[in-house]
Amino acid sequence: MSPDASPVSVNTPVTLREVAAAAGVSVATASKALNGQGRMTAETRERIRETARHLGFRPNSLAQSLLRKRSFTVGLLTNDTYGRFSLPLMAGVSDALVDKGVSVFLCNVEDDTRLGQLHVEAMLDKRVDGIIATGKRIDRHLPVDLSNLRIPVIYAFTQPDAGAVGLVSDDAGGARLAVEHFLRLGRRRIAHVSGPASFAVVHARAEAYRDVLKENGLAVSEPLLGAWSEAWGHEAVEKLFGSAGREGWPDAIFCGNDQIARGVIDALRERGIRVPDDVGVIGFDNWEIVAEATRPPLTSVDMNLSTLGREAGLALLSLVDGQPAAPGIRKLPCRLVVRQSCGSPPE
Amino acid sequence: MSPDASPVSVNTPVTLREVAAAAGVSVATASKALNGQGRMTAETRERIRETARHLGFRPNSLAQSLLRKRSFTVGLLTNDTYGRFSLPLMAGVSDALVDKGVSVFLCNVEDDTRLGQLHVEAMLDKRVDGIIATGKRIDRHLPVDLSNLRIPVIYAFTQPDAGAVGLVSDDAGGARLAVEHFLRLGRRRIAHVSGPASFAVVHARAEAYRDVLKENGLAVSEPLLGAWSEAWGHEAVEKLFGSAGREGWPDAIFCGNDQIARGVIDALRERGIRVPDDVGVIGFDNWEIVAEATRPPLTSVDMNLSTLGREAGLALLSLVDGQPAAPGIRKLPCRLVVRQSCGSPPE
DNA sequence: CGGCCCTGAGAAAACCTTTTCCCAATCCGC
DNA sequence: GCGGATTGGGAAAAGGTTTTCTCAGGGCCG
Repeated sequence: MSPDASPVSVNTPVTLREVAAAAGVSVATASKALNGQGRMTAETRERIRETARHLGFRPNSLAQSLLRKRSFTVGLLTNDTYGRFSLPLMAGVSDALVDKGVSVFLCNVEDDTRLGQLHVEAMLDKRVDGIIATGKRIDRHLPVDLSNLRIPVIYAFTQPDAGAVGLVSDDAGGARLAVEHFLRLGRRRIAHVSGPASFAVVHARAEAYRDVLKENGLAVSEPLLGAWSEAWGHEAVEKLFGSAGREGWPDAIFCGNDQIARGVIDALRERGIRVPDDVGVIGFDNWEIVAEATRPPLTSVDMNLSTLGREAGLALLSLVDGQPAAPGIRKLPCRLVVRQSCGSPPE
Repeated sequence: MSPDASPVSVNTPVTLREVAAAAGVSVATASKALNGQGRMTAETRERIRETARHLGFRPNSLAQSLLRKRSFTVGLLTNDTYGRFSLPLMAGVSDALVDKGVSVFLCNVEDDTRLGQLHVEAMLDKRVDGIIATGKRIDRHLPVDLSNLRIPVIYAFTQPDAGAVGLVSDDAGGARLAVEHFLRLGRRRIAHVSGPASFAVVHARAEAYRDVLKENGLAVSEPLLGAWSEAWGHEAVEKLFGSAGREGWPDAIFCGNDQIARGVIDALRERGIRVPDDVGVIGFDNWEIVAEATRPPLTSVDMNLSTLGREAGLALLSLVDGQPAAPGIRKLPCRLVVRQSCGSPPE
């Protein structure tokens, strides 16, 4: 009577037992038919498969996981509430894992040890195959101890525990990209405005900045360290362009993040200094929503977080599969996204 | 020999069988002891519990789920890649569920039907107890059909399917908060600059804006619709303050989001118009990173997404528990976060 | 024609926990 | 001291799948 004999969504999931019954075989045979295991006539196999398809059979992952001791599930732990860094990373992780049938539990632990403990225990109880730890800065630990977990852990964009596998962006390399881009464009008086000295990346980037300038025989002006904010960008422009005579002004500013760069660009405009004609500006993070709203749109260093996430996902998977991985920190290259805040190279 | 007899992290999880053996009882008794079921001497119960604690026993969720037909797992489906709306919502969901032992699979399906299908099937295979669908705008469906799923679905901040349960922010109410705030401060010539006409929220907010003004016998100027960008904010200021004589200028601007507001504030400053002295500005979304960076910091309508998420989580849970829920869309109130872009009320 | 091997398929254990019955022993009142 | 109720605890099934072992039958070689 039913108008269609196609797979209908019944009220309760169809089990292997039902498939087997419908196909007139045992569950063992049915299982083997669907998994390509065991020996049987091609005809039997196909008949079972057809039955399964028709019934809309989907194996119960819970039962499979229980038996195989693999849940095809991983946990992503973060303390990056706004997801500025975690979400691109998560996208990469998810992308790497989705077609292997692995799903991701996302847990934000804020900076709360108790919450972290709670989430980690929930994950362990759910028998996740592994955990990826990530955060909002690479020189701080998550507020939770993952060091004796009996499941693999990968640290991505957060400080790894000793002896663990960590993936981070190559901040020095990213800074290098920025400064060398300025050089190629003929800029020579390059300033660096960055975040608080308490961040390791601030020093990594500043050092690369110095290195590149020295390698090219150029004067190094001391990086200006402040906050990760627009306001600090304004202040820094004040410092850079306030006192010195025009000839002492920089013709390029490499900023520690996009918000600083935004502040810098706005402050320059307010002073009547043209970007990119008088001064080129490069940001860091390539936070599109900011970089595309600056006037002009901001050239910025992208940390390739999504790639980082994908690599982390793949690394975790190979760890889960029992392949040993060399502990230590692996740095992944950044890339420069060129927009309009640096001008064109001289003809 | 071992220096400590405290629970050590062994290589393989300890099972109930092991606890039972160690305590000299059957698994049945052990199970009942730990769950507070069955009858036994208080002493036996405590001994088993102590054994379990000492061994670091944690029940295998997979086995429990298989039996109880509840996985204590839900899926959060979104197409909001940057998580601007999804993440606060996720935080609320997670917060509502974590201490009930429920974990959340986060899946970003972009706008890709194939990807959506893939993720939904993965979730169903993993036997999630329910799904929360969310997105980046409330008048569009996710690119995936969740209407015949045999598990409960809650739509939060996305367009629900017919007959489903949906939770959204009360945009009209939020707009009302903003305009009434202006009125309380003595502002009378209130303009509205919003996003594209293709968004339902644009109309909802605009209508509330008109209503409040009419209710107060004030002139309604037609809302200016454009884009959700800073650039449009600039343009709108041009339109509002470009031609008319000074006496025709608004003394307040209610903006459709914080980025527009940011553009408006910047454009006003560039024209030498003071905020909040000459013109008050209110944004929408309360995107802190933007609202706090404007000069002055932006008063903005917060959609309480985290509350929305918590409500969605609780609603899903009660659905999972079999409590029927009234289908239809429930609107949750917004709140106004007052910063410095509107000034103080007249004494 | 007999023994051996191969083929196709099923029975059953295993994964880990919960829960329903069931049983033996103890206790109570009479 | 005896019948019945209660108490403390165990055996076993269930949940859905995978995998190993086993087995019956048929073909082939000698």
